[in-house]
Amino acid sequence: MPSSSKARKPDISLSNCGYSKVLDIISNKWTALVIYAMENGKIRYGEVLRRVEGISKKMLTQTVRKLERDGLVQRHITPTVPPSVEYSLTPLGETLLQPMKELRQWGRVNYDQVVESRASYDSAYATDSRGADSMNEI
Amino acid sequence: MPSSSKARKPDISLSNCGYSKVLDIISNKWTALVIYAMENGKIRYGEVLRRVEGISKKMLTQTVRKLERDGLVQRHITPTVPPSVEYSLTPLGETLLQPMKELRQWGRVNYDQVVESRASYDSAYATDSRGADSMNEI
DNA sequence: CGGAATCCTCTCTGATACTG
DNA sequence: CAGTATCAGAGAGGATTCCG
Repeated sequence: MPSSSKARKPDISLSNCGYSKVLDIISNKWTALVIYAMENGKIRYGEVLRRVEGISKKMLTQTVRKLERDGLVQRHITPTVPPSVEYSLTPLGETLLQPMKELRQWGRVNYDQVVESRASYDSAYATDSRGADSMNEI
Repeated sequence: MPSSSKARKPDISLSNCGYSKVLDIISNKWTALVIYAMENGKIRYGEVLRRVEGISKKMLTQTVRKLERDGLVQRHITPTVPPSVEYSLTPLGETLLQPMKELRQWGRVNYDQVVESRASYDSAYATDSRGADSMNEI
């Protein structure tokens, strides 16, 4: 066996990392919010549009299509007039809900610390190129 | 409380969602991989560069700076010649490691199903010969 | 060794308007 | 109601070069 003290080859890569694969699925701006809108069962397109603040029809459609393609969401079409389309999580989609909730929980608990850290970092590395001591804004 | 049968106001928004906040931190392409490089303790800049396959110096610096600003990573400078810089997770960063691992685990277990789903979706909706999709694996 | 600065491309996202 | 189509802007990411 090589007992060389160095010689380490790359062992962390995008293609072998499960986390990166998940990011490929849920790192979009709206994906998580849309999934949350479905966590209590079937919900109509327009209802999601109303419940998820700020999302546009274009982005909702795009998000929901991708989730459907990935097998996380199902589409139920009722060909009435006007048409009614409902969405719900697939069993696979439900399994994703759990780890997502844990990450969400982390955010709820710790995000304030992150915000604080950013503030102190920014004041330490004072982007302020001239005011050497205090903040002489305006 | 209003017992009206409808009238639901948006209750899912980017600003109140802990998950979206976390995405703000770790949804970048390299962030997770860089964090994984540090999960066993202090590691030098160049060592991260070698271990994380495909990352450039620019992206590593950018990623690590953001993590430092967010309070998830610490920088240890040893002013030798040439300089030596080591990085490690902060206690806050370590707490993030856990939920990330669960998501990574989900990816390891379920990503194949997602890939399958994509394939069947694409063949079902086969828009002429437009397979100009994303090829991830090699 | 560990960056910073520059340039450039490509994807994501948003606004707007039209349709079955 | 549930989309589609089109255009435009912002920013993430990459390649290259230079520096203490």
